[in-house]
Amino acid sequence: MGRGRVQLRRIENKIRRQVTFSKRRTGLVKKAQEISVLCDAEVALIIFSPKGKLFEYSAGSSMEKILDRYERCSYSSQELPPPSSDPQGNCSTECSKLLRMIDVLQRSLRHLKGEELDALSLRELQSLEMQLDTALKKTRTRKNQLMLESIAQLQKKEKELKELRNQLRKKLDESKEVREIDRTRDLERQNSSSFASPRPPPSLLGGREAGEADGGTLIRPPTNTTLPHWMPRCSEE
Amino acid sequence: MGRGRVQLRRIENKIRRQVTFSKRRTGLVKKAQEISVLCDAEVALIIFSPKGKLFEYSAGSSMEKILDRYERCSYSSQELPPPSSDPQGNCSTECSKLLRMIDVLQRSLRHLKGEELDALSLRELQSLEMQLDTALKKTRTRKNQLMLESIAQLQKKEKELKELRNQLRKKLDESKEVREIDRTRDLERQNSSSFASPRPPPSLLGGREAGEADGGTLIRPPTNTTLPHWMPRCSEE
DNA sequence: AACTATTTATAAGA
DNA sequence: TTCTTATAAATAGTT
Repeated sequence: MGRGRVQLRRIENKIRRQVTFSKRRTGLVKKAQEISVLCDAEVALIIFSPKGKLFEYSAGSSMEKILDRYERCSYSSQELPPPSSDPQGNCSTECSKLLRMIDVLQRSLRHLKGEELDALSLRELQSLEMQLDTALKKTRTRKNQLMLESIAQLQKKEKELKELRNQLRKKLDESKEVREIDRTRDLERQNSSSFASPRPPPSLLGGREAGEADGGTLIRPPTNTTLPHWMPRCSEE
Repeated sequence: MGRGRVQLRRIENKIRRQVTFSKRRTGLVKKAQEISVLCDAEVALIIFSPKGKLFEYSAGSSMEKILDRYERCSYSSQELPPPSSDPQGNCSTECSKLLRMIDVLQRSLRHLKGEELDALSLRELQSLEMQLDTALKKTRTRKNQLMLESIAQLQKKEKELKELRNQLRKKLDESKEVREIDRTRDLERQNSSSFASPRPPPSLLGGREAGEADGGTLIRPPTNTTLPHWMPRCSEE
């Protein structure tokens, strides 16, 4: 549904990808709404853009209810400690404790996100700064580690694929040689006898001639689908 | 897209509804997969049929990871929806929701502190890195602001104190002059009359002679206790 | 953001 | 359910 047939693989052009994302997201949400209305179903849709932005849509019920129901359905969830943990305190007391705790956690969270800093003293700010600095260093270390692992893995894969390619080339060359011999024999036969012989069947692998530019469906590995997005695409070998 | 134009309302015929549900569900899942592959997005799709049967689909990541991420994204910053929202739900349900929320908040907190990073994907790590970087910058900005304010305040105080000191000096000089005059008068009196007069009592302020190096306990303000610890101690005036 | 040539999804029928 | 087909809808490329 568009001017060209869609290739089912990551769109490399950033702009086009963003535009497509936006259009298709709209389409997806519309479809979700339609199935919900037409068929009386509950639908929850969660989408994270490549940049990490969250889009959510729910129909037939609230997102929270659907997710609750999902969890109940999905794994008959293990019971939670609270019901058993505090039989002596009544439940609303329990709840308000939890709410206070949530409050505290949220405040910490906001500070760690660099929000609401006006409430902090200089000493607290310094402590926060150090904490953030440490966390940032740790995060970068871990990221680097992951990237290096990924690179190592890809290099290994590349090596394997090159070997595979070489093997295939070798086989191809052999098959070409055989055909050459066949053809020579045919010609000889044509020359010596007076009737034509049928052509030999083409190779199953397809003939690869020198300088041929093929789509590489067999030889070239489908690395595009496994390459991490942050890796620069190699122009080729 | 079909033989007839679609009416956007519940299909009453049960069979037709079921058929449409099945077809459209397939379509929806396909679209979800496509946007995920084409645009490198993470998608989670949860559908409950009218009969209550659950269908789930996720792309780009596992359902669990996407829902985790969703909760981290959507809970962590927002205000608490639960307290007022659900009076019909029983209390232990309420509590378990709060506990889940606490769980999510604590996980976010740990990540922002640079802990448990192994659970995060490369993409999440990058996002976290950016967030921490932003927070760190904000924190430093705020700290600088506070420091500058503090400096400005101290400079103002310094100025005031200098003025005060000058005033005191002036008074001292005046008092010295007076004493000089007194002494002169005394000497004159001693010279003119023949009996000794008692010495005048020493000044309460103490005499300050030119070139004298005193401890300055009165003149120098007790800044040591109010100076922020990060300020370098000034060698003097 | 709008347009339009196409592809794709799907409603109805079998 | 699955296949087919006529047609509505979505959307890729373009402006």
